[in-house]
Amino acid sequence: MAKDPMARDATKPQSEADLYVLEEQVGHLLRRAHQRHTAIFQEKIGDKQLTPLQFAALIKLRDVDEVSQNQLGRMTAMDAATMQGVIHRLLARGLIERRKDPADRRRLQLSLSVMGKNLVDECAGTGLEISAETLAPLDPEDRRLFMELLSRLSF
Amino acid sequence: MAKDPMARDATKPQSEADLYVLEEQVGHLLRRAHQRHTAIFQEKIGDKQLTPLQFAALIKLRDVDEVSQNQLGRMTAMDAATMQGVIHRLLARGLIERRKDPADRRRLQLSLSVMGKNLVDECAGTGLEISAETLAPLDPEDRRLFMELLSRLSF
DNA sequence: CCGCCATCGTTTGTGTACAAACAATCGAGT
DNA sequence: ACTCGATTGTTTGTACACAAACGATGGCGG
Repeated sequence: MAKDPMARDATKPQSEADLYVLEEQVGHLLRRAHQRHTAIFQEKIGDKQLTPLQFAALIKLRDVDEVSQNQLGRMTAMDAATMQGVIHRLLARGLIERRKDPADRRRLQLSLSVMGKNLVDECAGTGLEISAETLAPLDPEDRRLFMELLSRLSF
Repeated sequence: MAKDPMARDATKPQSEADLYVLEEQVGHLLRRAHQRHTAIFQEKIGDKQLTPLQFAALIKLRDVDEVSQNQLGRMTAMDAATMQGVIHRLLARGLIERRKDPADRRRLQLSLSVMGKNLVDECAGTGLEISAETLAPLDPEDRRLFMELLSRLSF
């Protein structure tokens, strides 16, 4: 049905356009791998409300104890607008606390609540399992290698 | 500031919770790599309106010529609800056409318009450049290897 | 001291992503 | 012929993702 009936099936493709195969593009594969990971996350994480980004924010807050919204956003690779939603949902569930920084009146300092701390302690182990299952199709040596290469594409 | 001041800095971590480092988790790296890819896409694609998913849909439509929405969704890894939005935006721009399938009255058959065909031909080359730039941090041998491993995590 | 610029948080608008429920239609099996 | 289950497209609701614009504050150089 192509304009030139010979084009699509020719041994030599007529133009570079025919070389673009969706399934062979990094972007498409990255998207699908990410989809698969979030599916695994949703399935295995105990807390049904908890999303990957919310969990990332909680983990980072555990590590650093106290930061502003924008700082936390940079640490977890979320922009300020996305942060807004994540923060509000975590606040609504009482997993984090927010208070004004007396030293800089623009800032809102974030920290884990006791409930938040407990949730992180409960879920961190599961988090490791989720990562393991995501990498399960690869044997141990390939997992290490894949993580190495993926890191270089993530800056 | 942890409950036990010795805990975080101890040579042996007290619990598996401390082993969860965000930057070392596949999910986080996949998300960041995907973010980086879409940034490259937006920067290099000529058509500012065109998104990665819309482009994927157009490419697949070029390959198969005519399919229903759900079929196209499966080919491009989008669920029916997501498809809805993508289809409507492409229809609004006149890049695709939609008509009822007389053989199955549930179905809406999709196909590229002339404008859509032209756009695909123009952009396919750029698409390859985008994929190349996404993989640019790796040397050619590692690129091949990475794609191999990534494919196995994408099903 | 003061203007300028960067940063902080916020809102709006567009575009994925998916669960869940829905009516219409098809198809297979009885 | 008829029921039942699966499939098709649709809507609603929630949650990322980011651009763009905004007011408020802070810091710095002149």
